[in-house]
Amino acid sequence: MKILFMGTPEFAREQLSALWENRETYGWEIVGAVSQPDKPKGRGYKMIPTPVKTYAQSVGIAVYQPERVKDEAFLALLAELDPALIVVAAYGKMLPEAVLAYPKYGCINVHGSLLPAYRGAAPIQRAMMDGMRVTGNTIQYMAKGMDTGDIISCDRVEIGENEDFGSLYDRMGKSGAKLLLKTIPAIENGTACRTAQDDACATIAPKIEKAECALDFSLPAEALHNRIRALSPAPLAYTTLYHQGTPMRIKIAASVMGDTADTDASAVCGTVLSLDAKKNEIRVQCGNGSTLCMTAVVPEGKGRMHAGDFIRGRKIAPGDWFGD
RNA sequence: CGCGGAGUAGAGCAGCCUGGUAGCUCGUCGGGCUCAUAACCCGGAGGUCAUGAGGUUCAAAUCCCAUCUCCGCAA
Repeated sequence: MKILFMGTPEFAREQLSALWENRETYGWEIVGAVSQPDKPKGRGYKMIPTPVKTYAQSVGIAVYQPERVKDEAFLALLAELDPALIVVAAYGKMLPEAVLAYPKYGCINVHGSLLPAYRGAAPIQRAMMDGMRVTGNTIQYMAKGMDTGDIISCDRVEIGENEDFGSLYDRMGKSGAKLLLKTIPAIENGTACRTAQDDACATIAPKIEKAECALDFSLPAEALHNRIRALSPAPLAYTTLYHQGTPMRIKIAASVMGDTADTDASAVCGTVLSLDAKKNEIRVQCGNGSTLCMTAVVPEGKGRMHAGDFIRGRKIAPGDWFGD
């Protein structure tokens, strides 16, 4: 069976490599990998290839990076490659109906949430930010709307209490790939299920905005903790640290819930209550009488470091405070 | 050439402006105290100060030049 893959980031690369490595077992022919065009990004506006492109090239899969998938040129490419199935994972563009209708077995999509929850661009981060304990991948037949297609299969992935997005993202990608390997044969031999989504239960997971990365210490520690780990290792939650009155922009890479018994009711939210370089903790007053221990930070111009190192090097002390 | 920060001991930092003994908080090693300890006391090892047989100087971590690497912002 001819399969065309479409995807862009690391999550998608995980799916593609699973397809590639098992192509002989299942008799698949990967006819191409479609990925977003390279764009000047990062420091100095260097062109950064997408993970899917890098992988595809390394194993010799043809790479296509159309600016638009809605024009004739892309349909012509489809006709040329003639895939029986299109597998999409975090491609980053909506596909027109003409494309969805082309393959014999349809277009399927690996989505990083248990649909109909968290439809959209950032399902994994949003689930973590909401403090969910369980999420999963869903494979759906793509439909016109955003992640509204009929469900074929899904898996279940538990979210650790102190796990961060990077770790969960990695596990989700691998789990999704396993699911994909089970699902495609079922589609091919006609035993796949097809269940419509209940739109009434749908929720949206929009992409992460910059403004959401700012920490508001009047929130309860749990909300802050969920936000910090959902944004780690990128783009990272940030705040301002006032050290001896001098402001310094700082990102928070990791945290754990603090001891609630030992809070200072009179302390303003954001105040550093105590530090322990050995335990690697900067304990901060948060809303509702809760406290949060920051365990890893990224000071401006520096890389990620343990809170203990930061305390030792910068001589952070109780009375310093976080806020804006 | 988008803007900016940074490279000093295993980690995190200071010193640089106003050149002249390599410093701080830890870690590590050895010893001591203690029922005991991540606590405390004493002692030690560990650094071509990113690179350049560069420039200036009697003398460069420090001033000047070039290169490399890392990072933040902006996209």
